[in-house]
Amino acid sequence: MSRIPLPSLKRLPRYLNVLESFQSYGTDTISATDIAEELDLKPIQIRKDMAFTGIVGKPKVGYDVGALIKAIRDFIGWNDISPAVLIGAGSLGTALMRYEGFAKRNLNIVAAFDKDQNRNSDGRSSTPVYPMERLPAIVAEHEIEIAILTVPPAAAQEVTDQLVKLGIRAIWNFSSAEIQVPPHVVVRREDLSEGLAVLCVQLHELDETREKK
Amino acid sequence: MSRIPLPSLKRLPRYLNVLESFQSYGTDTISATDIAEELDLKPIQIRKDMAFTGIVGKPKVGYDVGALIKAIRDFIGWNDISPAVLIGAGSLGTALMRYEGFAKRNLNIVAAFDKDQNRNSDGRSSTPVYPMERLPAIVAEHEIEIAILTVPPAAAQEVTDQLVKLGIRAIWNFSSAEIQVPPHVVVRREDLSEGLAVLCVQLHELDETREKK
DNA sequence: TAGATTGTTAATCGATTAACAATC
DNA sequence: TAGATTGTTAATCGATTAACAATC
Repeated sequence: MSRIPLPSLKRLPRYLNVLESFQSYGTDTISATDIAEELDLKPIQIRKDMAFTGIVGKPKVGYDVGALIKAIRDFIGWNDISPAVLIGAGSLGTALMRYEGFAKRNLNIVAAFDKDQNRNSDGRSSTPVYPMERLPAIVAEHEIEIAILTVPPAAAQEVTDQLVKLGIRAIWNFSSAEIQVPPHVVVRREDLSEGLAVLCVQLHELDETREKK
Repeated sequence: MSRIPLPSLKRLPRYLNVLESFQSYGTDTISATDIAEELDLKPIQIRKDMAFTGIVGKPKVGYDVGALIKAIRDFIGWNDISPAVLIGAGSLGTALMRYEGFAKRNLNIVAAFDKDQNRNSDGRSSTPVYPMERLPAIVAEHEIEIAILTVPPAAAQEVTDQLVKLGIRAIWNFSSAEIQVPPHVVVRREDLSEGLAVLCVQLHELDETREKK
């Protein structure tokens, strides 16, 4: 099968939300039209996206909700537990440690690390916070491939280099810094200012269309 | 001028990061090639994007760094202060209150609100946290148009309806819930599971290309 | 059976990239 | 002046949407 387009991939978690909600109400089958209505999308787009996950529906009936959930989770890799480390136990890092949504998607933050000793575990959080020195041992012990980066921008590249050396292969970069990695490592930027820019411009465009009336 | 494509708009904040970094080193002019190198993009794409902001460069010389920063910030609306409220003072909400990046982009979180009285201001944070009852007064007093939504998914729609009634015109939705708003209100979803899905699949694709060797 | 919904093939739309003339 | 870089116009690429046959 051909590789899924990035926009399609980004929609899959939204489908999952809708499906899980339908499932909790006891609905067994769902049509592309049903999902489209919930998400303000076109049914044809949902059908196209579903095809990438390998699921097949039944004409007239629709898709089996349980099977569809399984297919999407399998496709993304959310049926297997992924252990991860988090670097930078500031306020954003701490918020992510406590985020319940990760457990639902089988992302398990095994431990967090911080240069600042004051941020080390006080037992209030369920995720332990260790000094940076313990990072290599934990990564090796749990065979961790994923790192969440919530350090200040100035420290991002240095920490990235460490992570790469330890064999980390996927970095979720929440810092605004642009980090460089070798080709066998993937990076996903999660930049808040991107979303803010879109919101600001859309708000502005709203004013303009109103003024034109 | 025609409306900017969404992908171009999302790149503007990244350009800003690069430009501010160059400016701090005292660089006066910058070429599209310079920016492209920093961000792993093609120069032609930067030139196209810049055109949308209205800036003009000088052949052979490049763009004036200061003028370009101003043009981008003007275009996004980041030269004017935008007052905002934040609803839901949980760990994510608190992290956003403390996020320094917002001040740089002139987003000013005037106050946060929470149903839970225990989360009300203890003076440790610079952003006050009030009970929901005070929301209408604060929104009116500061003529607030932007709301940041960090409540649990189950409460998202109810809070959204309140916000819309109070005249809020832009909602930055950090909850995983799909919220419905009238056409004169813009919503920007900021869904972490989207980024996680992309990261997981990219990591998986990495394995596959390696195995093919 | 008749009608609704899927999945496929083709058409459209929009963003990226290429080519190149203009110019400092 | 010569060379580098911009901005514009055209070509390519990829995603969305439309049309429709297949089918439960």
